[in-house]
Amino acid sequence: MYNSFIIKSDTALSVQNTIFSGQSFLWNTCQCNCVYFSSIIDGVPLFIRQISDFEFEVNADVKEINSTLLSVVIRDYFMLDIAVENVFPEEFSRFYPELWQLLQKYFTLRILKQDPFETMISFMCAQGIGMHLIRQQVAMLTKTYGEKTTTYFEGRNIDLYNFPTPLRLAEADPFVMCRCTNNNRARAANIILASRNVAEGRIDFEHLRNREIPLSELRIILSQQSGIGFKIADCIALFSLGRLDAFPIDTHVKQYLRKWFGSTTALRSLSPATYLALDAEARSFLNPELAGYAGHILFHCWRMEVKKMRSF
DNA sequence: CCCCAGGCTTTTC
DNA sequence: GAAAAGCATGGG
Repeated sequence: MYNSFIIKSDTALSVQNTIFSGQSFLWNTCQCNCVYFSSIIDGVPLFIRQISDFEFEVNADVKEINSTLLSVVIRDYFMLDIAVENVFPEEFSRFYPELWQLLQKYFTLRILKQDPFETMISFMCAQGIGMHLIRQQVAMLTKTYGEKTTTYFEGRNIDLYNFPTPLRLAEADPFVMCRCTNNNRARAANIILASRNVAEGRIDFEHLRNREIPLSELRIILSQQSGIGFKIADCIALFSLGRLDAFPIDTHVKQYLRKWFGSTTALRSLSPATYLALDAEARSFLNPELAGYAGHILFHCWRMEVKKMRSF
């Protein structure tokens, strides 16, 4: 029932978890051929594993989707047309030779192009808490409100949950949802309100995909939503709207801007003004059009090499 | 006990 | 305006 397809890339690949969904699981870098990556893309359950530095094996129900279309979907999902080794400016290696060496093993990292609504809700759960709590929240949201798909693959039953629709979350009881949001009532209320705004068209992600919209304007539009600031707005732009120029600044980014690039601005508290100042600084030594992609490589490298976080 | 974790909102100076 | 407090929980 499941057929497998090989998706090839002209550059080496690895995936870092850019999402916290209950459907999507982490691949660390340099862990080929051992971890499955299961997801639901366009409503179709997929099982993916890396079989070499350059190839993914994708398993999907062929009755649901044909292989040619699947190949296109996967290419888009992993953004295989982006050559990761070119995201840093030419002179970067000369200015930061030690850092450049440290970064080498992270150039296989891929950013996934994810669903905007799922990305918005997931990052709304990611405020000032650890990764495991973030993943727990999103997993509970999908399990409580998502549609269950049970599928048999390689000898066992696997339950996957579609990420809940905007309408489903819009109609949720805040007291019930509260259990999914780390008991944070304000967060649950914000998620319900944001879901309602998406369901009723006041937030239109298809419109926001328009590349003509300047990043600064996109950031303003999204951050008008209660519970979304500049950082989450940039995350939505980078991870789901194809805006590789968006450069989300969180506590880790602030730390490496201080340590690796000597930013004194990074000593100040992360107010909106500080955020914009750091954003401008980062663009001065990164390629502005791909600042977010470069930033994500730096982010991952910082957490692994300096903070010594061994998992997510 | 402390501080920190993929922040944002509200309050206070 | 720019800091601090409050939100919530878990781990070091």
